[in-house]
Amino acid sequence: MHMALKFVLLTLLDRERITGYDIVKTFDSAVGYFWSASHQQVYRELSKLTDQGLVNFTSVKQGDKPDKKVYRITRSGKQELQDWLHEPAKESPTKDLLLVKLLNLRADNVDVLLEELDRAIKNAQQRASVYSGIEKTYYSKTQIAALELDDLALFLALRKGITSITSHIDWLHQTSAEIKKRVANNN
Amino acid sequence: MHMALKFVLLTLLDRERITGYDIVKTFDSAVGYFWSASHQQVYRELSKLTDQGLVNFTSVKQGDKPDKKVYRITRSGKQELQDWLHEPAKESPTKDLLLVKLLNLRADNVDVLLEELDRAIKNAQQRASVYSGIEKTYYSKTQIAALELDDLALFLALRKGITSITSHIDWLHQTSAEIKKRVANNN
DNA sequence: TCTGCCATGTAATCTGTTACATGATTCT
DNA sequence: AGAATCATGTAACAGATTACATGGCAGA
Repeated sequence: MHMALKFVLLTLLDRERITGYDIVKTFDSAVGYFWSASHQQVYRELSKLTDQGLVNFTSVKQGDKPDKKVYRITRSGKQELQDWLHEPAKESPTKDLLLVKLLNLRADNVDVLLEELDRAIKNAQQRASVYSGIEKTYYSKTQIAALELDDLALFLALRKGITSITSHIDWLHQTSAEIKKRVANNN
Repeated sequence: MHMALKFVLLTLLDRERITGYDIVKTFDSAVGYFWSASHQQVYRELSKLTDQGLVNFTSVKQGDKPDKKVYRITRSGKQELQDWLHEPAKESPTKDLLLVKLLNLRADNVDVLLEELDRAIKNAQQRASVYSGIEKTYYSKTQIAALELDDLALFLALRKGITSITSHIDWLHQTSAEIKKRVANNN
């Protein structure tokens, strides 16, 4: 997870010129299913990257609205990004608080945990339907073969979101069912 | 992710009395597929929890080896844990650096990314075989129905590890194949 | 009028990582 | 002789989260 945001920003800036504000908005939509960060983090990181000469910006006056800082990647920014791509990624350990909660499974809090699982199922299903909505509207079967490479990457990321949320939902159903079965038998 | 380690430790201490050292070891094995932390974090957090009266410890002399601090949860620790279980968990956003790398997909670095995907496939397969090894040795089909509730939780956590790594591997194969297809067609 | 959007920022705090440190014992 | 294990800790730094802050404009 080290230096992660730095390379996320360089990656986005290598695709297009964009403001910090718009990067944060991206995290709420397209890029959101594999990365996100708060505006504080983004602004802080962008000024650090500017100091290091990896990005720079032009202030754009807009009359009514406050000035924009439109960022772009520099040549040495591109170089650092390329170097990073060539380093093998070390995999970061999983951290799942829902499983920690599950470890507290005892007769006296089965109910709370089942509620938590139900909530998780609802959230996951909602997210799943958002994803498949995007898949249908943006990428119909016939278009996929015609996608440009960088759009293909976005599509594959979406597919990742869909497959992992689907298997998550499966697991949630199975564990909920398993726990309910126990409770029923021990009455 | 806020205050997460605190509740991980309280959860573990609610199951059994244990030293900081052994908690760290647990992160390398059983609990490892849904949480981990370094010994520095664990020791820092344990002394903080001691100050707050949520846990306490007894020093155990061992003659040859250094003294142990065997921790146990206090009544107010149990209370805080229970309160936490009753709060609905907010889901933490996904962060996946591999997808960030993929976003850099362009003709000139297809090769690097395919290598990265291959590496990811190998790692994932290795982890998958570890998990299914555990499943086979610890939980044979006939035993599952007979598991105690708290052992059941560990089993369900393992199932989560297995289903998510399996779908991850599926996706890795699909995307690798898709990218290779493009490269082949554009020659 | 109040909420939300546009667009940026600072400050305080908490969490996580890396490096350094001790000191005896057991295994190779 | 050298490495690994047992068992604990400090210090410095990097990363993430939360709260606080500005100030105009658009729409309900």
